[in-house]
Amino acid sequence: MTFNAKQVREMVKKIPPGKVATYGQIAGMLGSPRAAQLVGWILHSTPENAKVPAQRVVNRFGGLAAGYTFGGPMRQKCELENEGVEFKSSNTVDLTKYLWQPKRFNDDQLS
DNA sequence: CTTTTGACTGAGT
DNA sequence: AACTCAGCCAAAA
Repeated sequence: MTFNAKQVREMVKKIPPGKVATYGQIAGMLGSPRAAQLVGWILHSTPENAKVPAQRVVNRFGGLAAGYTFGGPMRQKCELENEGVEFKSSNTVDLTKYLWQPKRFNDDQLS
């Protein structure tokens, strides 16, 4: 099964407030652990209309992606802080505390 | 239609 | 420890 952009969007929307997920994690739960690039690419191509909290999706270092959305990474940092995510320096979050860790990836997670 | 690229990650050198 | 290589798949050129 290949994952569609829609599937990625659905997944990202399921990330609880105050938590963050990594691209590899999302890619893995969608069936392709090496397709992290896709997740990033799809989120990039995802319109803001989709209401996808892309700010909760970070790279494996816990940092926001390079260009991010309109307004710059600073805006996303602010959004996450508003959700309760504590940032460290340089737009990075503490993954040991804020990484989204669903107990299991099943239909309840995959819609 | 083919080719390139891209908000990444893991393994190899 | 740092750098390089390969791979995953979708959208844009």
